[in-house]
Order: sequence, then structure tokens, then C-alpha cells
Amino acid sequence: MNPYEYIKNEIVTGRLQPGQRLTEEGHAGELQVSRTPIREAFKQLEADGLIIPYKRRGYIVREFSVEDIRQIYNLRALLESHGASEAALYRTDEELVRMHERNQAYEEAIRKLKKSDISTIKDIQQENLNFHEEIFKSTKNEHLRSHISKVVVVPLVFRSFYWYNERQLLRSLEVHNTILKAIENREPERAKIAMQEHIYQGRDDVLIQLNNPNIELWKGEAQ
Amino acid sequence: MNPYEYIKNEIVTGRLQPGQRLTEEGHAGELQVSRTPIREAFKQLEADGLIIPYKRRGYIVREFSVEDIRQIYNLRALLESHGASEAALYRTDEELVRMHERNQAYEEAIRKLKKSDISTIKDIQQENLNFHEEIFKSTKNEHLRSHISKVVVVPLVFRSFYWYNERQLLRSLEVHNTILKAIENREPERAKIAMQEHIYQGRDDVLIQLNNPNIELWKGEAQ
DNA sequence: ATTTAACTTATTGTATACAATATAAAGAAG
DNA sequence: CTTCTTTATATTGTATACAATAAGTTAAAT
Repeated sequence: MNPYEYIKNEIVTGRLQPGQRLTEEGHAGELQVSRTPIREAFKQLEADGLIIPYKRRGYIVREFSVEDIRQIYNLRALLESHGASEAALYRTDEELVRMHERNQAYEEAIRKLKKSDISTIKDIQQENLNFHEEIFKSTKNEHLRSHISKVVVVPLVFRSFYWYNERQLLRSLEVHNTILKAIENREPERAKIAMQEHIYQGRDDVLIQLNNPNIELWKGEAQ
Repeated sequence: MNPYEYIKNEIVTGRLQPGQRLTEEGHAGELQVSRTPIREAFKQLEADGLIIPYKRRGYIVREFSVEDIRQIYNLRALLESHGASEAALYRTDEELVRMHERNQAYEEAIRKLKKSDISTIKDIQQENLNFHEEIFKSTKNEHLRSHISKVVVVPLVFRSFYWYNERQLLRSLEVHNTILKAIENREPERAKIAMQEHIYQGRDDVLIQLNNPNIELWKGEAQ
């Protein structure tokens, strides 16, 4: 794992909390490499919007306000729904098969939820990402993909108990099927709207929990 | 001018042509700095999508296919139209005044076109960018802005004779006014559609010229 | 006690040397 | 003349040393 992935993982898993400072030498020591590769990683993470410069002394892990989350999810809805509609137009039959496979893997991951541990949740998240990825591949639109990949990272920091709620997961599975059907039938408008609704639902689940101080979010390995 | 801006300028003005190779030492020598800052600039330009790695030996300036241009303009239409609709919702009166000022500056730049030289064209382009920028500021959506800034760079490489055609310029000025009116009247849907049409018009002007081998594009200072 | 000044330190920015390695060139073999 | 093997070279990747400087700290002055 290169320094960029390593630090990104630290942030996404919550081992590095928002507001925490990052120095080149600190991470160089931790990863047993020189400052040069760490510098490079920091620059990339800054471009991702995950860390921000902190008064000319390195960086701090970015904090996301409720408004940030709202804006990022809205952008995601805009971009991914556009992607879904293009997928409906340009998908091949082989790609459609792969989408079905991905969604099936997602369903299986959900079925295993009963024996619930953190690694199962990670599996579910990963399979969900895989399904979405498969859709954007079929658009043959590399530019769209690069923009989507940027808005997908941030929500990962906020992993709510959404992923623990089987009813919500099964509902999202159903929407996946609606999207798939629309792509299969080459109905771009329907695919677009279904995807939009899908993302908005995820957004609202996260926002409700952020606004409810009684329910804790799952930020990080511990707790 | 730092290395990043310097090289970016070389690309956008066409002094560095698509396909041309870039090496760290080459530019370090040219700019009289060490490889370190050049490396950093290259990484940023790669993130911008303006250069791409070339078999582990530095980079080459990216070539954009007609399909690339189409996809990027479509993304721009998607993002900027969304921006325009948010501007209609969230703009303040002060911001509206500034938008009018920017558009007036754009109009004045167009009026000066008769004494046409390259620097006048650059002025027009800049004032046009300023107008669009002013709209996105009023959305208070920093995430949207960062995505838009990425799709705006690439089309600059393809500066067609669009900017020489006074009739087309005056038409774009009229669309600006339509967008402005919608933002003024807080009509998000109308602002969105007008902006969408505006970008599509720009896209088609560029695509027509790319498909017409008789008309040369203006790529670079010379010619 | 509060402000200003001087000093110290942490930390990045840049240059440079050397290591690693993919590519290109040259040479050898069939 | 083509293909494989070896060698050389260009070029990046990484480490490290030093320079620049902002931030923090102490001391002095009002």
C-alpha cells in the first residue's frame, strides 16, 4: 500500500479524525519512507478535498459540515443520475450481464448481514460500489467517471448505521433492480430518476443521523 | 508565475502541442529550477487531465478526441446549468449587481472587437469566464465550483474562430441576458435551461469546426 | 499587564545526489 | 534479415541536506 492509499485509508476508517494535523515528517517516520513520497500523497489528498492546508504547517484532516454533505450528495445525485441515463443508452449486453452479477453479489453480502461484524459491512459497501462502478463503465465516459469518483470518496467518511439496517439495505437493493431494469430496457429517463432517488435516499439517511445527536455515527474502527 | 501556471499556459496557448513530450529535467532547465517543483506541477497537470504519463518516461500533452470534447462539454452543461439554477435560488442582490457588471464588461469587450487582435480575443474570453464565475460564486457551493473549474480548462485548448465571429458573440451575449433575467426573477428552471442551451451552443460551434477540415482552429500564439 | 521586539524552533520548500528501472540501442545468434 | 540477448542510457523515484520562513516563545519595554 503506497503512502497515498495508506493515509486515505486512515482518514476513511476514521483513525485520523477531522481537524487532526498531518506533518510530512510525522508520516515519513510512521511509514519509514522519506518526506518526498509523503509530500506527493498530501498533494493528492488535498486535490481529493480530504485534507486542507493548515497555516503553512502541513495539513489538517478536513471537517465536513452538514451543508458540505448535502452539497456533495446533491452533486453525486446529479452526476450519477446522468451516468445511469447514459448507461441506458450505451450499455452492451455483456455489460448488462456484469451489472446483474454485481447486484447479485451485493444481495448475497446483505444476506450475510445476520452474522454481523464490521468486515461484513465493509463487504456490503464494497459490493455496492462495484455495482455503481459497473454502470459507469458502460457509459464509456471517462470524464464523467473521474468526476464521480471524487464525490464518492467523501461520503465514505460518514458511514452511518444505514449499513446496519437490513430493511434499508433491502430497500436499496430494490432500487438497484429498478435502475437495472431501466438500463436493460434502454429507458434513460427512468434510469436517471431512479438513480437520483437512490442517492437522495442515502443522503437523507445520513443527514437525519447527523442532525440527531442521540444516534452516534460509526466513525472509525473503534467503538 | 509558478511552474504549474507556466506549463499550463504553454499548453492552453498551444506552444506545447498535444502529443509533445514533457520531461522533468527539460522543464527544470527551461525554468531554471530543480526537478522538485516541476514534478509537483506535472502531478497537478495530470490531475487536471491536461497531460498523461507516457510509458514511465515523463508525460505527453494530452490529445482530445472529438468524443472527449463532446463528453466534456456535456458535463459542463450538466454542472453549469445546475449552478445557474442554484444561483437563481441563493443569489443575493449584491451578487446580482456584480453579475450585471461582469456582463457589461463582456459586452464592452465584444464592442472593441473591430480593432481585432489576439489580445482582444483573450479579453473577451476572460470577461466571459468572469461572468460565469460570478454566477457560481452566488451558489455558495464550493464543491460544485471545484468540479466546474475542471471542465472549463479543457475547452480553452480548443479556441475556435467562434471568438472572431461577432454575430455569434452577440448571440451569446443575449443568452447571458436571458440567464441573468432568470436569476434575477428567481426562476431556477429557466436559468438552468438557458445555461444548458448556452453551453450546448458553444459545444456545437467547436464540434462543427473540428469536423470541418477546411477551417483551421486557432491553436497557439502563432498563425 | 499589555504590547512590541528579539529569538528559537518546527516545518515546509528546494536542490541535489544516488538508486532503480524501463526503454532504446547495439550486438549476437539463428 | 529477423529474433533474441546483452549493454547502455535516459529518466524517474527516493533520500537527504540545507535554505527559507512562519509560528511559537521568551524577554524587554512601556
